[in-house]
Amino acid sequence: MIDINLIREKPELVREALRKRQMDDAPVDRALELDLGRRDLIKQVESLKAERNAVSKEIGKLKDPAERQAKIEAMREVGERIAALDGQLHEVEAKLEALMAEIPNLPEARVPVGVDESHNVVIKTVGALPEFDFQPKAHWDLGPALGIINFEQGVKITGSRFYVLSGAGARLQRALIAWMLDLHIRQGYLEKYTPFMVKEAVMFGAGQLPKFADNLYRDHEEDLWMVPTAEVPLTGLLMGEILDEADLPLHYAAYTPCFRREKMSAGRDVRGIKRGHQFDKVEMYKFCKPEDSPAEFEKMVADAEQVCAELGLTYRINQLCTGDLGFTAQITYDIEVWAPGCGEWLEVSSVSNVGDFQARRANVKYRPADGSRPRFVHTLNGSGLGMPRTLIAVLENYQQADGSVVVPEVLRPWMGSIDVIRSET
RNA sequence: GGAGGGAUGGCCGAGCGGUCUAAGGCGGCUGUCUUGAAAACAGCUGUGGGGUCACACCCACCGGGGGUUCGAAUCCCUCUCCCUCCGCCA
Repeated sequence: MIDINLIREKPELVREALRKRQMDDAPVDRALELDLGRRDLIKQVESLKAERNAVSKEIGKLKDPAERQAKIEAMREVGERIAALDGQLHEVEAKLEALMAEIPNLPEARVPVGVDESHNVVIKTVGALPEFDFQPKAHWDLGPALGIINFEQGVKITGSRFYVLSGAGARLQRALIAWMLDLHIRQGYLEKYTPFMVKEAVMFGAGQLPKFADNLYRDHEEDLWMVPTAEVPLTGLLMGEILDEADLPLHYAAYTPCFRREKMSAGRDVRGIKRGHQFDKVEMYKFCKPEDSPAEFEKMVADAEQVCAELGLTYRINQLCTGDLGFTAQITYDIEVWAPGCGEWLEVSSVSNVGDFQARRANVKYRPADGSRPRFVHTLNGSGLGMPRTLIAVLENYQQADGSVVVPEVLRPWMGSIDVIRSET
């Protein structure tokens, strides 16, 4: 949620920001109009309430029955006017709130302006594209050949786009998750294990609702929504709280499965495990003071890079342009790793500074040490990393001519005696 | 799933239709005293909204929502959560 006061005071700035996102700026006019109506109604209804409060207090003290009765009747009338105006006010507020809830975050000034992903900017590439003296296979060939990815079983028990990991494949993914979490702990994050289902209010707070309801799975009978990313429950942890300045920053890391209903086009990303309705991810998340968020952002990007680097993967950082930014983000860097088998850069991480956008929705504040009034915190999130794609990259980069896969050094503590994944393992 | 009991400020806890402007205690802040500290004493100590150049002032909030009433922390309905007991369960 952006600040209604910002729209009121600097409407042009908001208009410009929305245009950069390829959006119509009509919501600005509508918000201004509703805000004006809202304040007008508040003035009316509150002055009536002040009158009623004062007179009701008098009534309590009045002895003369006639005088008392006259005032009661007068106030009954005032009460009716209050009820009518309150009704109008609620209506206007609901409209304004609904409108504000669908306005995306404003891009930072330094974000490159662009229409769509074709205008994203590669900031740096680390490592060289690996060379093979044989034709590297894609994971959808490697995995089944090694018996570690089974597409048929996933389809059998759940449906299209689901798969089963087996043996060393399942173990390799578990190793990645455990190793990543341990790395983030060393980087200063506190590990969290959260519910994988949350209430609607938490989905709203994290910015998933109401706009992206189509992409979420939910329980039909209860107010339970399956998380599309750990960012959601982590945002919710501090919902409605006022922290002390000394508590900040808070750095959290969490592993969760992620559930996304997104409708996927038939021709795109259909092969392999790159995109599914369920995937695992290790997430980094921060709550910090507003003035600290730019530095925290750079640090989080570096933390995600370290994961790629220690895995020995070639990666690049891609800055999203204004037209490609997510709903809640004011700046985002995607990290992509090279997958030599399928021959493409795979997005394994997306790191965003959300500013106070989620903090406003979830109402997370902190009280400055000088005792001044509470301010919204800033939040940041970043994958560290997304699982199936990291798994793809490991399999495709570490494959050998005979179809076996060498286990990266850092993962070996979790792989038992398996240093090389072969078809018989 | 069944039966009962609860939810009040940062914390504990009173209040059960008008003087609640929410008692009292604890904690915190400021001041007096002190070389300093402690103790004692005095004052202050929530959030959001409206309003104002800034004040003043006004409105709302006693778990959430709705209702009754001139007036609700207090009465009614409903939801959520917590506790106790029974049942079921990894």
